[in-house]
Amino acid sequence: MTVTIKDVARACGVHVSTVSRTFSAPHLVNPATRNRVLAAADDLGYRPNRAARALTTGRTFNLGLIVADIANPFFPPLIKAAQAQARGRDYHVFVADTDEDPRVEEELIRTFAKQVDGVLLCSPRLSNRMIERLAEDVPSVLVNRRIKGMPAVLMDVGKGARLALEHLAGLGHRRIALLSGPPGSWTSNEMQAAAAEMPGLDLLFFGPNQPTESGGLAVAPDVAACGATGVLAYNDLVALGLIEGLTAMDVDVPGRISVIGFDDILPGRLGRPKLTTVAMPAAAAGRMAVDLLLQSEGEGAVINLDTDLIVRESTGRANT
Amino acid sequence: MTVTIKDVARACGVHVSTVSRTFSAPHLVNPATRNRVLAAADDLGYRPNRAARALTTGRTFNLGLIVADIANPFFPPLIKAAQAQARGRDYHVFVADTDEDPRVEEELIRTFAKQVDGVLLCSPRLSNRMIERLAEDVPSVLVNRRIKGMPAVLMDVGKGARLALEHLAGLGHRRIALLSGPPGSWTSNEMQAAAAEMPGLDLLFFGPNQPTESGGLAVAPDVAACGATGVLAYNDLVALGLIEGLTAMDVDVPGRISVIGFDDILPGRLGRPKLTTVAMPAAAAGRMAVDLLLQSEGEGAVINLDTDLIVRESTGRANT
DNA sequence: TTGGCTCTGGCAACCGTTTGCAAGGAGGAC
DNA sequence: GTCCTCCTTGCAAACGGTTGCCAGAGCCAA
Repeated sequence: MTVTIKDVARACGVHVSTVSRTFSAPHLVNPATRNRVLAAADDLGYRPNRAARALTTGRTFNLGLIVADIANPFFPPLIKAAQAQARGRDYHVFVADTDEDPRVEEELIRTFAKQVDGVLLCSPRLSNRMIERLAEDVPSVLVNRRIKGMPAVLMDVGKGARLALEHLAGLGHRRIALLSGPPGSWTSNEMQAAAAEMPGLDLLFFGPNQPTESGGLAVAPDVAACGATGVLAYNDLVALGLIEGLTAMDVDVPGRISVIGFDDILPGRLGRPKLTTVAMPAAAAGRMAVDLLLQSEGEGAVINLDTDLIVRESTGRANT
Repeated sequence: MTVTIKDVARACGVHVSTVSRTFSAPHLVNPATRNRVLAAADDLGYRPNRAARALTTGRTFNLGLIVADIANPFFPPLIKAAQAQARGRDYHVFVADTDEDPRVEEELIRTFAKQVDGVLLCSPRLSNRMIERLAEDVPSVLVNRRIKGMPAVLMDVGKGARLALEHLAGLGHRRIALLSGPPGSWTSNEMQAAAAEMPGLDLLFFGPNQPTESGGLAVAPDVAACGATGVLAYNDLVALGLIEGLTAMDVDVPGRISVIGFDDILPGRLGRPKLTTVAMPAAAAGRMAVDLLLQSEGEGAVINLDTDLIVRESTGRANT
């Protein structure tokens, strides 16, 4: 039924090993023979069987990509870029979703461990210790997480937070609410750390919050009540949920409260008010993470991507 | 390094075939032995090698999922649901993105053909003939595409369009613009077909359009100029882009023009004006498509999912 | 002519599992 | 006690490639 290396070999009167070499070590076969083989293979529609190849070589040419939540608009561009990059290198990528559950995350990594050549851990929620342990079983690259000794692609969340807070300060806001994300989030910690170092601000911390609109919706009453006039949210979804909640309570954004998000996802760019947010280079991160994983040299390489504040309509002058 | 079936066999003094059977045909092995094997396997951390298994059985326990654009918020919930469902049946899923390019789509299907047990073709753009031909090489299930003889999960776009147009008509709109999607889109055809049968409406067709915000942005001038007071857009992204463009031209939505989208994606639910739209059960579709693919009986089964109009803020009374 | 070198391609073992076949043992019916 | 079954397990041949090793051919220099 399916055409194998044997059929190709028979078709042009050579041994299977010659066919094999034509594909995996072309320089070892005579150009004339090689062309005959190539022609026959093309003719028969031969495609090497990846499972068989994986069995002997130990390389599957598959990658695993694990994210907390595919439905969070932050991830799709990252996934898309990673997948495209991998495809260009003849790799396929398994995408999996942990539903923000560290246990699922752990199980997923274990499942992937021996079946892929490497995994991309995007915003993992597991502990450092656990990740280090799991990474012993499979080459891993972190995205938005920093663990000593492990390769990672980071986005400069600290800078983003500083820019955001400076922007708020510049508009006259002093009392500012900081909505953190889920437990275990590196991004959330970075934001908090950066914020804590900003002088002259009166910071209020709320969290942990679900990194979704419902998370934002849920804290809206607290935020409205705390007297803050500016808010820095864990991500755009939280920011949008918050605005939703505030608006429902007749608290105008940005009239009474200014809100800044993180990620620059599509929903924030549409509708009204358009979100002021910190742009995160998700696609670039996906691309570079794949590269990092595949080149494997530069073991502990860490790439730091730039972030930028995009001012839109959800922030305005403080009117105290 | 990695622990194989052999190690487990040695560890409890049985033959490899017994270990194999413990996992793939438990009823064929004595409960006592089975337990010893299970214990040893667990102890050593044994995980069957999928590549090896695939080689002998011909089943990879992998699925392919091909979508036009991962970054279109319509797809992630579908992908997420499909992936979760597959995982529950011990399948992994390769996600791939065609970037709306039929050639990439074809190549992707060919590449997957022999490496997966089946593919999900979500809103494919290829011709019927081509899809039928490719489907000979690999079990396929269509999502949002109807081809005779092939299993499919459809969403009732016709009903959605009718509801939407009736809603507009009920608000007094008579002259209505219909923004179609990309060429090759079944959904787009269904919409048009349903619309064409609605009596008493003055329909204007615009298209094909890119199924993105830019697509909507781009037709905004034409829509504003054509005198329509109601619009049915190919999807929410187009609708949101259109609103964006109209607003920029000082055409109020829904004040002067009412807009209805399709999909009920997140961005439409946030911001202002919130989109009136036809809700599409994307997650259910992903789940059912996987089931359809895996049960494989009921060869040409077609599942028809219901759609519903969700009235929000982008539609209002016609004021002529 | 001979020895040695380089190219090329065949041979066969191996990767980790599955599975048809057969053998051995236990147990039941007679 | 014998025969027949059923249950359990071992044996070995696949599955489709890859790769180390070896041999023959062709070439060159001495």
